[in-house]
Order: sequence, then C-alpha cells, then structure tokens
Amino acid sequence: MKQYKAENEKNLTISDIARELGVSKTTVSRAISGKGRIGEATRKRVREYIEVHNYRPNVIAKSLAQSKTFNIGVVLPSDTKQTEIPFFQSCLMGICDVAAGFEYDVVVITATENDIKLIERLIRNHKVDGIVLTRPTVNDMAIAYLKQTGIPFVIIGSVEDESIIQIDNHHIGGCCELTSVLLKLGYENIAFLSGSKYHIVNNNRYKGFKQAFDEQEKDIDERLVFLDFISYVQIDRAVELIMQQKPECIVCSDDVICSRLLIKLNELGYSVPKDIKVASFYDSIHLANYNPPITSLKIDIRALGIQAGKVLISLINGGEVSHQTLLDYEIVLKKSTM
Amino acid sequence: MKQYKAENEKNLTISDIARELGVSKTTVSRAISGKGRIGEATRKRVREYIEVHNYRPNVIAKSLAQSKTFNIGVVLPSDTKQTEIPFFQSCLMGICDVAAGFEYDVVVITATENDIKLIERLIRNHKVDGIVLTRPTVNDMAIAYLKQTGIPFVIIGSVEDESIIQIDNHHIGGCCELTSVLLKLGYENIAFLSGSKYHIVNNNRYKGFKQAFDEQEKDIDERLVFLDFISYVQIDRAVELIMQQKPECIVCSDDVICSRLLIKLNELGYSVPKDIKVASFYDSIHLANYNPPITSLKIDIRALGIQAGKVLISLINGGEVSHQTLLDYEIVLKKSTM
DNA sequence: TTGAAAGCGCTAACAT
DNA sequence: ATGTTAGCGCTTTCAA
Repeated sequence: MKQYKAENEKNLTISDIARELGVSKTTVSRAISGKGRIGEATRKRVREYIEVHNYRPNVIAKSLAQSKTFNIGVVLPSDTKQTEIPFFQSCLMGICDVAAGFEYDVVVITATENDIKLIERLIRNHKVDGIVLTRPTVNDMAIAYLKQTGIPFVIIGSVEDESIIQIDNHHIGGCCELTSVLLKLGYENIAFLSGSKYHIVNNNRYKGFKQAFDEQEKDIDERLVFLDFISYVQIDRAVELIMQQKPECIVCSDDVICSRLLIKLNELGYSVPKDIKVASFYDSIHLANYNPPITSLKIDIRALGIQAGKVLISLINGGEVSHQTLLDYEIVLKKSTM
Repeated sequence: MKQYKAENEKNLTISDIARELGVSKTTVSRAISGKGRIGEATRKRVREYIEVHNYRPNVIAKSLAQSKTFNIGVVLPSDTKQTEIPFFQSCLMGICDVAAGFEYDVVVITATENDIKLIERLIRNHKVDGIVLTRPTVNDMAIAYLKQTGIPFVIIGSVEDESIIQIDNHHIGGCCELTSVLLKLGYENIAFLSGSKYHIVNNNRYKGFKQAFDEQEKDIDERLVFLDFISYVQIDRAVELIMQQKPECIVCSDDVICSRLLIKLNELGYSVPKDIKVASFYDSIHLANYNPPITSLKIDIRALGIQAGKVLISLINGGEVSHQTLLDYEIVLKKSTM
C-alpha cells in the first residue's frame, strides 16, 4: 500500500498553504477557485505561493466534496471486428481533445450489444459525470439503461427517441445526395451493399439511397440490394450475385465493405471503373490510398467526437443543448465513378 | 451543481447500512473488504443487506481514504496519422479487458513526442495509479518524466534502459527469422523499406533484418535500404528507386508502408509475386485481405495490451515483475513471396 | 470480534 | 473580506 509519492516530498495540501500563509483553508480554496469574494492582495499571495511551491490540488478530494469526478466515460464496442476500424479511434481522439480543454479526463470502457456490465459498473462506481455512447444499435440496451439512471449522456449516431441527445453526420442527406449524383451521371442500375441492419447508421444510409431514387422517380432494382451482409464470406458472395446482374455501379454503406468489395472485384477480374463503377458512403484510411481513388462521402470523424464532447460537458454543467446536432459531409467524386 | 442522483433514491452509504443493522461503520467496511477479523454471522448479515439493497461503495471516497484511484492511464499518440492505424486501438482494448478484470478503469490521454502536458496533468491530478506508454521513441520525454515521478509505469515497446518495464514482441528475432526464410528461398537482393527512425521499433526491425544477413554471411545491398521514409510521397519515391535496382523482394517494416507500396507497385505496373516478391514485418487489417495474400510477421496486438495491463497492475500492487516481457510472433508465408 | 474516532483534502453554508 | 465548522464516504489505527 506504500505509494510512490513517499519518494518525493510529501504533497502540499490546502491546509499546508493556509498554515504557512497564516490564513484559513477557505481563503486558499477561494483564491484557487475564484469563487466567493476575496481580497486582491491575499489572492495574489496565495497564487504566488502556489506557483512557487508547485502546488496541485487533489482532484479526488475535490471530487468527493463536490460529487463530481471531472471524468467522462466513452463506450466503445469491444468486438474485435469493429475494433480495427479507425472510426472509433478517431472519435475517441476528438473527445479526448475537448475533454482536456475543459480539464476533464476520458475513461474508456467497452460494451457489446448484449453486455453492458461495464457501463453499469462505471456508473455505480461514480467514476464519471457523463457518458458518450458510440454506434447505437436497434433496441440499444445501453441507451435504455443510461436513460433510466438519469446520468447525462450523448450518443454519436442517431435514434428515433428525441429525448436523447444525438450527434451525427447527416447520413440520410449525404447518401441521398451522393446517390442522386450517381443517377444523374446516368448510372441507372446501382447496386447497394450494406452491413449489419442492427446498426442504425446502415439503415439511415439505405434510407438516403432510396430517397434519391424516389426524388428522381426511378425504381430501385431489388435484386441489386444486399442488406445485412456482415462477414467477408457473405460480402464475397454478395459481390458475385451482384455482378451476375451486370449493374453499372455499386454503392457500399461503408469503407470496410467497400475495401472488401474492391478486392473481390479484382479477384473476379473486373476493373474499376472500366467494368464497374464503385462508390462508398464513408471513406477512411482503408480507401484513402486505393487506386483508382474511390468516390465517397467524406465525413470528419474527429469533429464528431469533438462535438459530442462539447455537448456532453455542456450538458453536465447544466447547459441547454439541442437534442440533435447534424454535422456536415462532403461528396468527393473520384475516378472510380468516371 | 445539482446532480442527477437527486432523481433516484439517495445513494446508500456505509453509515446508512451501519445504522440500519445496528453495527458500526467499521464493521460494515470490514464485511465488505474482507480485511480484519469479523464474525461470520455479522459478515453474512451485512452482505445480505448489501445484496438486497443494491449497495455500491463510492469509489471516490475509497480513493481519497486510500490514496489510490483504481485507474490506469494509457498514453496514445495524438498525431492523426498514427491515429488511424489499428495498433493502438487493439492495444487499448487489451488493456481495457484486463483492467476491467481487476476492477480498474482506463483513462486515455494523448501525447506527442514533444508535448507531454497531458501526462503531467494526469499525474499531478492524482487521477491514475499507474501508466501504460505506447510506442517509445528515441529520447522519449514521457519516459524520462515518468521515471522521475516514480509512478509505476510500463511501456509497450522496447528501450535500452533496463530499469524500465517493457512489454514487446520479439521484433529483432522475428524480423531476423522472416528475413532468413526469404534468403533461404533464394531471394538474394532484398530491399528494405522502413518508417520513422524515431520509433525504436523500426530500428529493431532493421536490426533483425541485418542479423539475418550476418548469420548467413551475406551482404546487404545498401542501395536497397530505405530507412526513415514517412510520408506517402517519400514512400512512392523510394519504391521507384528500389525498382530501378530490380531486386527480387521488398520487405516493409510495417503494414501501412506495405499497403502503400502495393498500391504504388500496382500503379507502376508490377505484379506481385510475379515481378517482385513482397513481405511485411507486421500485418494488420490493412493487409489481411489483400490479394495476393502478403507474407508477414503476425503479432497479437491485443495480447500485448493484455500483458501490459497485467504487469502494470501487478506493479501497482507491489508485485515483482520482470523488466522485459517478449511476446511471440508467427511467420506466415503467403502467395506474395512464392 | 467489534466500535469510536481521526483523517484523506477539499468545498460550502453560515458566521463574523 | 475572511474564518469556523461541518461535511463528502470511506479506511484505519487504537482501544475495548
């Protein structure tokens, strides 16, 4: 139980300072926090002492006294497959950035669709003041749980429930717009290849896809729509089926699917964009360096994290926040659809 | 300052339980922690009450009393480029796993080679009991700082200083072995393409490469060695230079470089493995699905995180730990070198 | 085996 | 403007 601090000089406390300066603890506390009235002279004395002696308040003690932890929790999916996609990491970095700016720290925990034990523990242990949830699913257990606890939380993604604070890109709009562009380029037979239906974002992307067809009063060829294709084996099979229909273009719901698609197309001997056009509803490093460059929706993931962090911290501190923030996207046309 | 808890029933404390059960706080505390002598009967009564009333100790209060936080800090690089590689995310997941198992939580912060402000803050705020550092660099500021504070810490990677607890894969051995295999396959002119010299791991990989040549008493063609190639532009240029020498094989120090190499080779019209063999000293999802499959060193990143977490927690609790743990690797020969 | 009391370092009413 | 005092919820001597 011997801590390393023993090696250093013992940590300075507020009482030490009070004693040395011949004032009360309260005065010192006030000089530090800036709350409450205090004389300019004393404040200066205290501040100087602190500076010189390199005093740092003990955040734990402050936490206990104020029932605040100055931590925010970030819930990441723990399944290995998701683990390797850069989305969550970029989000996390964004959140860390803002958190640091507000003197908060970030506690990371993992959860799966049907195991939110760690979230429960984190909250019951009072380790965080609020939580950022990433990737909401259909019938999300974590959301239900958090709502019931009353702890401040925001989600990165979208759900129907308007009582939940959500930060997301405008997936429906973006996917609709990209699809529209493709249609206007004259590609009529567009295939759609999407990941798990369980992830709301995929459903929204499909909504956008459909909307574009509706707007232009064109019909989707249902034989070209492949939803809920998760494993590589499934995707490979889907690609074969799609290519049998000889479409002009394939749109993928995300970068991982798209990169697999590209490999499979290559294997089958098809060349992009000569034989088939390809576009993706989300780009990332997986696609960034591909040759030919892939037309895709470009979204700023880090910005998403930053926004989520900001909103959460504001929420924690009693600020008013809007229930939904939709961030922008950019459509980047590249060689793969030319 | 009104907290959400107000909405729920007020949180049960140890005093509440003591009062209800007609015992002292001390007794309740003992019943929970298991420390100190206590009658079997009372212990049971307390445990039952806790179970029924769903009591959860306040970790913050415990922290204050024991000067322990039950948090470990993980330092991740914040530069965007590194952010997108899955290595750190996998490490982090591994660390989260063990931490949860020991009832610890993980606080994530970022740092760059020359900005360790957040590390300093984290420690001075007493937010963690120990730290995991990832990716040591040459003249690592973070290591120097941590060493001086005396806080328990481990690094994922290798450094010369034996006083530092290190967890790593056996890069030198692995790279040596893979190179040996390539040499034995009859590839004499092997090019080596590596990333930043600033990252110790790259230097170690090169050491392994050289060692293989030494062991077989063969000479490295210096014109084929390209160290410290970081940006894509640099890599592209290196590939051109390499190909002018018409080597039989190219070895990359990591997956990101390799994936860029493959794109560039493709662009230049070379086919793998027909025109040129390719191997990588580290595979990841970036390479996993490439066609043709790429010969590479396979290492289990999550395991690295798990081990680091275990060692750190042991260290925090005063356990004896060895200064270096080298994890295994696997050489996977694939089509790219056939 | 159990309890009383002090204390971890800070904040916040309430006085003065 | 400053000080007094009483907590925050838990652990931990020390005494019974």
